[in-house]
Amino acid sequence: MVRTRFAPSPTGYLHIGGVRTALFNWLFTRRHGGQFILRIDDTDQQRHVEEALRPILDGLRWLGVEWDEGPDVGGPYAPYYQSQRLEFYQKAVQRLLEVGAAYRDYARPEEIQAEREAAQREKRPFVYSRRWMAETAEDARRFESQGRQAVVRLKMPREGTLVIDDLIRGRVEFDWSQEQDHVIQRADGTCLYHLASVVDDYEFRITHVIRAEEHLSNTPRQVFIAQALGYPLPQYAHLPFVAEPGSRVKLSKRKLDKYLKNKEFAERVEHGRRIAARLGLATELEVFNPVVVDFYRQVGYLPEAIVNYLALLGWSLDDKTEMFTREELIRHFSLEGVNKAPASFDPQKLWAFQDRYMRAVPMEKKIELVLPYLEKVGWVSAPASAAVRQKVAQILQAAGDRIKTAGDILDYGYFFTPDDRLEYEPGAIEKRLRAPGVADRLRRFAQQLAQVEPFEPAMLERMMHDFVMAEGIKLGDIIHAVRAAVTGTTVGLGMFDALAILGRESCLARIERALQYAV
RNA sequence: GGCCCCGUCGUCUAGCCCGGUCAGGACACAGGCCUUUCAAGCCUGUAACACGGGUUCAAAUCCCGUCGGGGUCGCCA
Repeated sequence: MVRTRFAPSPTGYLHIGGVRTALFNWLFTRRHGGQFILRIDDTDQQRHVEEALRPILDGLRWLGVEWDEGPDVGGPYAPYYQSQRLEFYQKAVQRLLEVGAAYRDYARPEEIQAEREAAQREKRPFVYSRRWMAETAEDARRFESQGRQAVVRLKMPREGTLVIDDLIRGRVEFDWSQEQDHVIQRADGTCLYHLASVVDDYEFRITHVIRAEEHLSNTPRQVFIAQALGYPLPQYAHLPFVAEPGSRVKLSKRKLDKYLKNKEFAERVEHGRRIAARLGLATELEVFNPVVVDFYRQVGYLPEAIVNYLALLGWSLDDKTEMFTREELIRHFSLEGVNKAPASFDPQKLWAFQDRYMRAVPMEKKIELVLPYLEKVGWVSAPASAAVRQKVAQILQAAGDRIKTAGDILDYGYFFTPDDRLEYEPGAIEKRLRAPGVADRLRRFAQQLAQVEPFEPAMLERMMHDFVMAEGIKLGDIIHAVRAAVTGTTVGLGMFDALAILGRESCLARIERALQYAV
């Protein structure tokens, strides 16, 4: 039975690299019909864990990465919070002490630091002298009488090598002499990550530890702990990390301003912020950040698109298949298909997937996707009426693939604004209305518009063509002015669709109102 | 600095293990067509085996070295 885990710290947000790790664990597990466990690594935190955990759990669920055991769902090995598992760790520490794989150390932090610096000065690798290691009760008493407190350190081997067969990287060799006597328990009895992680992996019966590459160097000490405790070793698989756009450096939430120099990245951020600003959300990069999954949720990306993109970040099936349903991903995923080199996060490619997925969304679902956005900005009232839904459907239909994320519906505010409150973009006025002859032409056009029957796209188009012929002008000479007058913008969906959706009355009122800007 | 990992178009990648197709696909980019704007669509194009040595009739692929990038060396996780 395959059992894997994802072990986030409650940091308050779900990092894009973290989701990728979670996703690969999940895919691997589902592929093998196993169980995926969510464990919360909160040994360091005390308060606000719930609050800091929520965005992570919500984000995973939103993407459909469901866990079989863990917070909210429980499970046979509960609790799944490390902060609640201290007794397991302490028991393990006791055992390590008994078998001689760990020792009580009475060194003061500054004494260790001094040794470390001395080693550095002499350009030799740091190896702790074990001067304050208590081997007997006698030693312990002596150190304690000096007012010292004990931590527990691993008594690592100082010679020989360790070979790990990593499922992704293959055979990796480590020299024990490079390893330090890591602290596993503090003076106050609390335990540290490596110990906790190994104990839980055992207690939870984890068979495959699939995690990011930065843990590869940590593996020897974890293997040491596991072996000393007599645990069977899990299989290890170290994933390449997700790198910055156009670089090989690990993606980081804090370096966003640097990524913004990348044009494609900046475009996507700009798009997201436009929507967030309309929603009245905070748009500072600290909270609204494309390295964080919530960014995509708020902008209205589709979870399937993100999953598909993320799956291909470091994994591939073959030389051509790019579109995968969730089921296909599960069917085909394998660790052998995972690449070794880091993969740069490319928001533009994610965007391309979003585009493809959005096209495939049926109208009914698209309406559901978009309605919450319209409600949030107050353009439509909460339980949308049939008439509103009808109108939204018309807009979506006419907009077609122009609406790439659910939040893009907010570009079409002019369909919901009262005629006398329509806002005109300065550029629209400048470019399309303030041209000689526009006013008169618009007036004559309005007269025609008043009589079109039925007021539908095809008929409107015919009328427009007749108008152009009669005036002896080109289509472009009138249509841009009409667009500006009726929508207040210079871009948007097909003019005849827009007119039809707005209806005769609105169109006439808006043209009338726009005449004040025209010459 | 020690140790470990990695290195194919700008980006994601296929090919590498089992040497032999103009090194294939996708995103992005450029040009063109279409066009009422935008978006899309269609066509075309630019673009990579990090470098240097071997081995071989033949090397992205095997061997050695160099360089480059990254990770890790905590009483963080």
